[in-house]
Amino acid sequence: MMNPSPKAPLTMAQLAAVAGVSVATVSKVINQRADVAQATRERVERAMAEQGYVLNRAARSLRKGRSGQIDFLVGPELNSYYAFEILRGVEEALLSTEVRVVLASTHANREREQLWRQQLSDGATDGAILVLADKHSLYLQELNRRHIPFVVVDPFGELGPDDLSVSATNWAGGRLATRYLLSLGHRRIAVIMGEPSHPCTQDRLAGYRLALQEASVAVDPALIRFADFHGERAHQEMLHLLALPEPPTAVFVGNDEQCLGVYRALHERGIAVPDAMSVIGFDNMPYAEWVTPALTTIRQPLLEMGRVATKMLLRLLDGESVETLRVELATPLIERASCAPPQKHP
Amino acid sequence: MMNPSPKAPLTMAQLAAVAGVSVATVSKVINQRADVAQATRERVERAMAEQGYVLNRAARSLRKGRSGQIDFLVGPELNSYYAFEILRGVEEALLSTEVRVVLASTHANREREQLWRQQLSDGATDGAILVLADKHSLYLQELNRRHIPFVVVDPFGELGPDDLSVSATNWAGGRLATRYLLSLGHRRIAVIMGEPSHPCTQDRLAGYRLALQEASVAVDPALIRFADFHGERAHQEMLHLLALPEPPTAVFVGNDEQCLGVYRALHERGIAVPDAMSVIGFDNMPYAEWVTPALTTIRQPLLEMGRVATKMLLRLLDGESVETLRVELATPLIERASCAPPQKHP
DNA sequence: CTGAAAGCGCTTACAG
DNA sequence: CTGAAAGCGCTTACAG
Repeated sequence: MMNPSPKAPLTMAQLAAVAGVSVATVSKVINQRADVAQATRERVERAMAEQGYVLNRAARSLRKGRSGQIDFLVGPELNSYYAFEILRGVEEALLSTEVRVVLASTHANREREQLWRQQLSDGATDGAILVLADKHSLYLQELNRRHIPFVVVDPFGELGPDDLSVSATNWAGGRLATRYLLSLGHRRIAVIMGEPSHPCTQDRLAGYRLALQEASVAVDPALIRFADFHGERAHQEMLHLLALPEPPTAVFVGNDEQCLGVYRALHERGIAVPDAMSVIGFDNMPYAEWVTPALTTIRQPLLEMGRVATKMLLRLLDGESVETLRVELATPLIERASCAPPQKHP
Repeated sequence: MMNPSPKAPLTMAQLAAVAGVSVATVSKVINQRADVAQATRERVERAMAEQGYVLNRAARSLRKGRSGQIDFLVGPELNSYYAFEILRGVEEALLSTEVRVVLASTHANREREQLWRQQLSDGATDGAILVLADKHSLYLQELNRRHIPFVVVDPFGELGPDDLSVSATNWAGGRLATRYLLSLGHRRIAVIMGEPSHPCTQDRLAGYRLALQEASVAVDPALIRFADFHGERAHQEMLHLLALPEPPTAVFVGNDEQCLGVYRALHERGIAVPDAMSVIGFDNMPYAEWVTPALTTIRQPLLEMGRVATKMLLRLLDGESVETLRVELATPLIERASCAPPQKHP
């Protein structure tokens, strides 16, 4: 009688009985069909609210052939901060829907990936967000085979001609960083990039080259170094750059984590940042603001990338079309304290 | 004929036809029931492998009244690195099962939390991992009402007497950090803790007090400072400590992020780490190794916390009992370069 | 506008 | 040991 939220959820049949209608009618109300009298609709809605009725997902899913769930799959090498920021964005886009995200990271595990590919036919996945995948990724191929829509965030390599993706404007970011250093008066600007195979590396480097070219500064191959996305290798590469006959006065670095390795190398050699060396990173990790000196960097809009990718996916799931296959989100410059004009030679 | 993985997944009825048995028999094989002849079992298994048969989740879920899914719910204020490390642990524990994790973070959003509580009766959630919850959390109460099992990771406050939780040994970690500083010869050891309301703060502080007491060092209330878990406030508090008539020679800090604020304050005052001030953090974030000087810290086993919590949850879901209600995982000392014996006074 | 009926793909007593 | 049948909670033609 006064049991607004009973322990055992009501079934639709029970709810129908309470409202004095048939299950078909309840279903129509819930599915917003037009062929229900206004008065009936209201009665059903009142009953639903009073009883705290919630639709059983499994039943709907079985009947509709849709699970109302999407998978979130990250390449295993991805750092946790990255992954969760993107995931927050996914969740944000899902806030106004009834779609849920299932985490299905592959854990660098072949077997697991195999399992996941199989599971794809269990009907629990309507679509997927893939982080760091390319057209050679097995699960991406499987999604294609099964005609399950997906969007790739920050593709790790080439995609198929019809595959959707969302990434940062790596090219523009590279150009922006380099222009900024040029604007401060630097002419010998080095880069220490991340994994050479990752497209973001190629793109940022292209932006760097273009900026130099636009400023009529010759590109010196000796100033272009590749590493991975971690501190160690960046540290080595910075030491290498400092040992050059004519060392740079500024470095554009592949990501913020690498900047910590660069800072260390400079500290070891007694070179002050930003007075004797300007450093600019990429990402804008939470600690970038708090390292000393505070790191000037290019912001990578991770949360937004997740959000936009998910909105695209939702459109696909609704059978709508998506205008832009490849979306790139802006990468603004975050000016802090690690860049300054080059020192005048004494 | 030679179609080992058709686009449209087979139904069990189709598979049964291929194998020349009834659906009931196929189901029995899949559910590992004993009452199937060995030869029949093998025939069915062969057919499943050949056809790449995968069970439909919705159908099983509807029939069994279990979804095979758990929810992962994080307090909105949680930093992304934390959250995903725990989530990786969850996933690791799920690797050998068919259970999937659904992300259901509440996003600091009242409405969303309300929605989530409702959804709890849609049958899609068999259990939950809650990060940073306490007995006042609405969803925790809802889980209890519905008798849906859950485990809390890093509880934010008190829990009910029967609620399960997994956390780090904050108390032992606090003692370990303090003992380490004592062993280096420090006697004026300050603490800059995180949120005073968080249990981990209380526990670490208790460990600190005990260590001092064990070493017969008087606790000086002026050396105990509270902040939040970020750089800014820690920076302020460090400046405050430095302005004391008799400043500390070492600080034990609430987490690594705060340490960056502390480093900054010390840098601003020209105080060298570790020569003139020892700093020890908590967490062991990825950057701890690469800040300069490399940060000595107490490791918080986030991934393991997620893994252990999930294993406990899986036991509950299997109807087994769990011996230990409150699990605490070890917090080892990671020695790096930010601590040293105190300077001799000139 | 309303509702009886079939059926989504499974599992589980139950009869044989 | 095997399988026919009922039913989990919904949605959707379809008849009225």
